[in-house]
Amino acid sequence: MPERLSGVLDVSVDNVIFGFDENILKVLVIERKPFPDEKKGMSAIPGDLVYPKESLDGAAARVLKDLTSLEGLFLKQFHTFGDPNRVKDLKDQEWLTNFRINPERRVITIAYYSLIKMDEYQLLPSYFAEKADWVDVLEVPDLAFDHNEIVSKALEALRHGLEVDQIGFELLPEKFTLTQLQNLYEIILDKKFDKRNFRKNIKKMEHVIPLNEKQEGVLHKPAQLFKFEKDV
Amino acid sequence: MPERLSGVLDVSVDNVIFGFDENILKVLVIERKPFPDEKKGMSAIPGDLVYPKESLDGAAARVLKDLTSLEGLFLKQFHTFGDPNRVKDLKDQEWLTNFRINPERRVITIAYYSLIKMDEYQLLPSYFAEKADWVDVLEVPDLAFDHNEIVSKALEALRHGLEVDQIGFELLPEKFTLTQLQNLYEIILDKKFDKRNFRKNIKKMEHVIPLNEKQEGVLHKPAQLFKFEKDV
DNA sequence: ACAAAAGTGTTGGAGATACACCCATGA
DNA sequence: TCATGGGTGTATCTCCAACACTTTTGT
Repeated sequence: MPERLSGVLDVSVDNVIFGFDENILKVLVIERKPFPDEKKGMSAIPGDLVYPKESLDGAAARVLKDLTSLEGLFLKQFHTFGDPNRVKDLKDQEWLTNFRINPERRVITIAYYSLIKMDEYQLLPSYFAEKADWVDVLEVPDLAFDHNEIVSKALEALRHGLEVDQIGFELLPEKFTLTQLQNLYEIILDKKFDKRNFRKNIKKMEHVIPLNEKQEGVLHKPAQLFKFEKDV
Repeated sequence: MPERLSGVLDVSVDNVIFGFDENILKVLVIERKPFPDEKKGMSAIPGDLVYPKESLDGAAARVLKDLTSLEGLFLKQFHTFGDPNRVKDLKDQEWLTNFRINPERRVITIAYYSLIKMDEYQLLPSYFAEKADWVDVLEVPDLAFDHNEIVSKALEALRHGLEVDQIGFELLPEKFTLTQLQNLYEIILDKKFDKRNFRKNIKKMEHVIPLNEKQEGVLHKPAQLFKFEKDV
């Protein structure tokens, strides 16, 4: 029988953070602090090792808060990645050598995705990220470890959540127009909707509430604003 | 900053194994080997620590094979459980003390569910299970750790898979009748279907293929048999 | 001939889809 | 007054739900 794994691996959480801005679905990518001989830190998804007394959801929320200073955001575990060869790239190995106590140790990571309203926060530098950038989800660069795979599975999970759990409002500002909402659906699901039919469906949703306010400063007929009310 | 978790936890997989028999959805529950002062081993879901070089899917498949000697079964990761207080029951702590090298160590577990055709296999005693039993999913006894929660989440995942991915055939014999199939859907989804409408829907599925065979030995009109063909 | 489950079509209603024009605003 | 996106209703079609009787076999 092969030796059992006992205390020879690390557990992390990684967090694919989605934002929606000007009709582009974006993902938050951090640039890791470079190790001494490295010119430029590699890009990655934010994540960290789990603390000894911390729940997994708690660790994911902490990573999110360190980076955005926001709490209470939508956060969902969607898959755990634990391939024994997750770290095959040489640069990743070097980085681990510089920043982890046990760099050779196998790491499994529990992946979450979260949704943030991009107008509501400022990115912060955090102790694990040199800087953070939003990138178009269709143009994600090469990322560390298996993070590209994680992003693509997160996107699938997001699509699913949008269709079945109507989580799209988490990505919009407090007050939004129906056109913004429709754009969000079209971009995430990569599908066109008929404007009139789309609006008919939205008007069936009881938790989408029209406000007595209109857009301002636009050079066309201003749109009615709506808000999303949880727990009707 | 709290100390980071590095090598102070274990990772396991747990596997909720579903079978379908005579119109009952069953779950495989093992009785753990009792520790020295214990009369009767506690019941649990099969699982094991992950080996150092083994993928997570591989570990789940291994647990399944040890118990059933079957390979290639349907197997799906559905959630990772990592509450720091997963092991709160005294008996669970004692059991760990007797069977784990580092019993006090926090364990996170990646949960899978799998589907087996109950007529195709024999349960085997395995090194981690004194014996294994099928229990009605509606009458699952108290299980070790957080295994009751794991079973109930597995059932949700199964329902979802049945509705969206048509995985139900994995639970039926190679040759089955439409009534068996309908029973399976009704029991898992806890919902009644109209016989004619149900059959209309099934006949739209290209991978459900009628055979030139009928039931035998039944004391009523024998039903047409069908098979399920993957990858049409 | 009887008991038991198998097998089979039609209709009405709800919900989805397709489609085109007028409106309010700022420049 | 023009350019820009906002906003609205109806006809058709497709899909789903409801519903009951005849058939085949073994005893």
